[in-house]
Amino acid sequence: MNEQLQQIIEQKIKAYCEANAIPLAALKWMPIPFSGEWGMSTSFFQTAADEIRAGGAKKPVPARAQEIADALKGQMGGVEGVSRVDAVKGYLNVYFETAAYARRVASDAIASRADFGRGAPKGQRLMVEFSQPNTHKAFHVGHLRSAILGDSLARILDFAGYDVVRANYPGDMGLHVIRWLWAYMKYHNGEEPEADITNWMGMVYSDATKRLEENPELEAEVRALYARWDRRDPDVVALWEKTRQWSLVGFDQMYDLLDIKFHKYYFNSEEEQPGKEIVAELVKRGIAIDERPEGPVIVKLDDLLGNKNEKFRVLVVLRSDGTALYATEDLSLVLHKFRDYPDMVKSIYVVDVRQSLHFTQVFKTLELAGYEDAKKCAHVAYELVTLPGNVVMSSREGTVVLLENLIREAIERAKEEAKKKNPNLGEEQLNAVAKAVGLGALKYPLLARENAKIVTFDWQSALDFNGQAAPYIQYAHVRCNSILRKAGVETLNVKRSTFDYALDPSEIELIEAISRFPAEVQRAAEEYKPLVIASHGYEVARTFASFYDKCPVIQAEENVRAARLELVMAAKQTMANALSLLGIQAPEVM
RNA sequence: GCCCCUAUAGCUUAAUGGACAAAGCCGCGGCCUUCUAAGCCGUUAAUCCAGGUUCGAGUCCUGGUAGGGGCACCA
Repeated sequence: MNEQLQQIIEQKIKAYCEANAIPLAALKWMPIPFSGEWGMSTSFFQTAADEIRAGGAKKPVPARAQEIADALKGQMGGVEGVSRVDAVKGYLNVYFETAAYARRVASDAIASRADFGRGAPKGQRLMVEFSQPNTHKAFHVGHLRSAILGDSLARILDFAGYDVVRANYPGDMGLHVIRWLWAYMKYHNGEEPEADITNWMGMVYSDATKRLEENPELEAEVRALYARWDRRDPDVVALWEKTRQWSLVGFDQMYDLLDIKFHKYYFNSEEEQPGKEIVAELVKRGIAIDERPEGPVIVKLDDLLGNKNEKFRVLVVLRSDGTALYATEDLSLVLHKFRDYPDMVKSIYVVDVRQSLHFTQVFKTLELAGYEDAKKCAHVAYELVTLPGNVVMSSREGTVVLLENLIREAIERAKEEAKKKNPNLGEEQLNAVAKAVGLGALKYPLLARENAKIVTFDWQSALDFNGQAAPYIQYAHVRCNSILRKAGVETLNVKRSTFDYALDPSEIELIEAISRFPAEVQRAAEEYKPLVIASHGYEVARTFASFYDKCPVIQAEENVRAARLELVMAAKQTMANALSLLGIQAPEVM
């Protein structure tokens, strides 16, 4: 945003240092800690340290840094857009002209609208695979994090300038599916899903596990059914196809509600055969060892890499009976993705942290086999959502909060709240607000957290609409809208203001927060961290709330009013864009 | 045994190696005849321990302590 200014200043610094034989270290610019003015700052500690180490002046580093800063301050006269320059504690602080800076930030945000903060197209494609639900099972809160995190990540990467392919990889075959089919045929034959499809699918699955626990001898029937599947018995295949579809429809309903979209579906059932072929290839090339029939087909990664410590360990790529494992299918999936999109620069897997070793092994195995694309694969690991007391949600243990119930509850609670807060809302508006607020409150805590940290789910905080939460940002957005509506300028066409008055500190902080948004988008994309956006969106809302309290807009005198209207528009746009990157709606009223 | 992750205020969480560690919740005290009080303002309180690297460490390295996770035919 201040690149031009930065270059001019850097030129001056370099020229001076060259002329005086000072070994200037790389310049890095940072914001000045808030002082009621905007500016940028750089320090000379590194330069001073280098100089002293090289046998220059014998004095403490901070003192020498301050000397350099002082000298440079004298060189900075007359730069357009710079109001003053300070040398303090070894830092050179360059302050911007207030009015000019405010004008630029506000008009930027307003002119760019929904594209404010969008990065220039990078011309690079990448894939984000996320969600990976199992068919024939319930969808619970534990599954929500991958869906929410992956969706937000995809939105952020897209906004940052990448071409993003959103991929899903449902687990549609495996022992759990066979168990489900067995229970369905035996105890639920002919039944159809109820309204909450995934809940019902989960119910049949728990029935299966319960019956098998009570009567372990029934496992023989399950194995027999698995054999029929392996033979592709038409009746079994037909039932699988039909019931699998139920799950997929159920997932679609959930994704619809959550506003999550996919471009591409991969299914593990489709990777089974190609996976086996890859394993055969690995055996032929001496990377995998076939111990069948006594043992499985394995890849001894540490041996192949010559590691002393067990780090990569052994990857089992095929069962001793020749059937496929997830590893078998994951090997194939890597290649499948790059066949579909050969130009991808990165293939990202948003999967929980417990599978870190698994993905390390899969990618490393392919790398050893010479598949260069494997190096472009990255596992973005996230921690689990647990229940209070560090209880892991498990369908089998019955320790789950079913997603459909949670969503219903959140929206219901939001509706109650909205009715209380704003009795003037019509029925249609009320429902829309309830959905936006309820879902936002649900998503935000999953995003406003370091990926690698556990989220403890409890109803109380999930349904708490106060404080650092999505509704706070949404509310700030609504207040912006309200001001603009009353001022009659929803159109975003307002006379450009000069910002030629003494800005309130809250205005300065708000402009500062708005101006940082584009850089935060890039950082979030680089680090794969929606948290960055969640925090910054909140920061914008917080500074706006303070501004709202201190600075009357509509009643201000004309010049100030025009400026503040621009600020409100810019703030509204920034919050709307931030929320959108989190997959959260920005309502116009609440 | 080996590998990975985590440790900041009473609680939940922030902080590109840079200036005084920042919020929310809870508690206490203020603020609605003024653009929606789902709000604002004030207030107490923290970097697990010991070394090291660095001009400078919550951040990087080593070793501990505590918690969690993963390690051959589960996903």
